[in-house]
Amino acid sequence: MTRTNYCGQVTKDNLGQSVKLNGWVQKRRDLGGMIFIDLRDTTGIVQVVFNGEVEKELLEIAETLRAEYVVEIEGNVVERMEGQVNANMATGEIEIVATGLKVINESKTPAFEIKDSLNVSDDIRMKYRYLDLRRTRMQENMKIRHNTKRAIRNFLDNENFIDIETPYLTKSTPEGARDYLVPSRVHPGEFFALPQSPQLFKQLLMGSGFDRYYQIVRCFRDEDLRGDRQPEFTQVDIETSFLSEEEIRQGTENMLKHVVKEVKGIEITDAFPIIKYDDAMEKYGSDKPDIRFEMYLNDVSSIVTETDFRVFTSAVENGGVVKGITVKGGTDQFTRKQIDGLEEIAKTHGAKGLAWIKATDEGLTGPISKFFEDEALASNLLDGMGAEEGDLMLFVADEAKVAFDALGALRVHLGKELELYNPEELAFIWVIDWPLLEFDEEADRYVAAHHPFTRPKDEDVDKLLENPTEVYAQAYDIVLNGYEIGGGSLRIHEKELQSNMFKTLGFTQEEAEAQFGFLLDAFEYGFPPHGGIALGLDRLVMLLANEPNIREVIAFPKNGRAADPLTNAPTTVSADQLVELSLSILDIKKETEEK
RNA sequence: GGUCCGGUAGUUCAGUUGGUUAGAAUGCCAGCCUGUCACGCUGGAGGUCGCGGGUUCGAGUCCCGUCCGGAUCGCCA
Repeated sequence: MTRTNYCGQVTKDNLGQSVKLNGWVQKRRDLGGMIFIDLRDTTGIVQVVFNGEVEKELLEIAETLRAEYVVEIEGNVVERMEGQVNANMATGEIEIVATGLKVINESKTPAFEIKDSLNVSDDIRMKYRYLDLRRTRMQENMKIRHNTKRAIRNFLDNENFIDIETPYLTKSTPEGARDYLVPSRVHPGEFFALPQSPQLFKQLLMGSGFDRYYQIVRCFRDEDLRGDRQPEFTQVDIETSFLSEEEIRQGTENMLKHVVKEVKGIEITDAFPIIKYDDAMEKYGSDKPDIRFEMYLNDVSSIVTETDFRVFTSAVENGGVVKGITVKGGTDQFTRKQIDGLEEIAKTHGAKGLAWIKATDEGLTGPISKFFEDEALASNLLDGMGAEEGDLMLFVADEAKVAFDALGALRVHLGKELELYNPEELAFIWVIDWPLLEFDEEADRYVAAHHPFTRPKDEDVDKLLENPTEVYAQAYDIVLNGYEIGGGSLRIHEKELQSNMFKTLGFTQEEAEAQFGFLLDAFEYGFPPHGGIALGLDRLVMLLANEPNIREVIAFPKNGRAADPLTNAPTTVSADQLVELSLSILDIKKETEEK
């Protein structure tokens, strides 16, 4: 006889039946003459009873059970008597009275208990990831991930997209993130790069006439990690031909609504709000605004220039701005010491300091309130900040970018700390009209805000060579709860425009040819207008699962130092392997010391 | 790469001004227990205080170095 039922799916419908279950011992409660076992499999937990009066020999075997033993149990499904029902358990109204027990495999005591309310370091969890994944929460997360992928596939399938695989062994490009390199044995001294995204291949597929492509694909970036960044991550990669920016956004929006409905059972009927990049920066201090709460940034530059406060006036004189956020009711919530803590956050984002004023029943207070003694001025400030009695106002005076960054970061910090939003809410927003380029001071050249294949706004094409920073792009990001979960654009499909783009980015003609000649060539053979989007699957699933970190929705993630504590990868390789690849390892540290 | 925080029992942590035998909870082991579901009661085992060096009569505690973990900034077209 094989397994008849899954643990979590035994219900009152099975009353009186004889069942056979497989699973892991979650917990043994030994009462002497009788023993209770919580039996767990991927569907849930059911209670098994061993009664010494009925089955004495079974009880003796049950006494030897320990946590995480794998067992086979035969028994009868019975209704629990009144007072014995466990309302916290899905199967709490029934239990299995054991008539048979077989230990299939024993288990050492795990380093941590297999339970959801776990308090153990990520390091230990990852070393024993196979145990960690046994926990209900992790099982659920993997199922949410699966359901998300299925919903995406189903949706795109219905919209006539086709899934095409692109190479993992591909060409290294100097632009953008650092590549993971793979040495070629056949070509000594030469390297493949693992793709940061299938960007160029999916564009070429449009040139091949496939019209609608998608791929749920692994991508690789050799950069430092974050809670929402892993060196390998999964992207929902989409590309279409002949569609407008609006049509692509609408299709993506429909897909995300379908996913949210399938995975969370939530129907989003309203259109996702749309905000221009410049407005997002002005209003939220961020290009990925969390719109679940207000606390907008206010520009008070014109008001504060009326004061004698040098920090404010000189910032504006030097072409900067004075911006502020208002913390509703913050007067009582924040001590001076706590405000110092907020200032530290502002400083890590480049601000030189954080000025503050409290609006109290005795008027404005705080170290800089003396500059606002004039009643009309104080009133203007309150108006400009949308503040009233009881509110705390925080200001940063600096160049616009610094003020945005610092206050944007403070806003996010305060929103979380003060619980200004419902953590269950899913708030999507489109950020559109991105600048095409940014000037990188360090590299002393223009760099692409998205990537070098992004299409400029038609009306800005003429400015590409003369005034690059004034050019806007036909690009869009989709943001969810303050996380960038995807970005896309219309692409360039003409050789001349693409060449001008490379020129603006500082490529010589030769460099452009060497790196991207195949794309420029392809553009000369009847290339269609096209565009698409790439969504970060890990981040999307993280938010759908309401997890704080993408590691919680990846089965085998890397740790903060881009290593895997489970397998100990990466490791050194044998000298033979290196010889085969024509590689030698430089001991850079040693060489530096020798010099 | 920078800055900050941490590393003490299997796990999560406490450990005062440097001072006798390094504690708690939980887990683990043993005994008792027939309605538990955080079972209960009694007892027990369990420590290279990350590692190396230094100061000191004496270091878990102070100093230096180093390794590891975490947060954050840079970085992530």
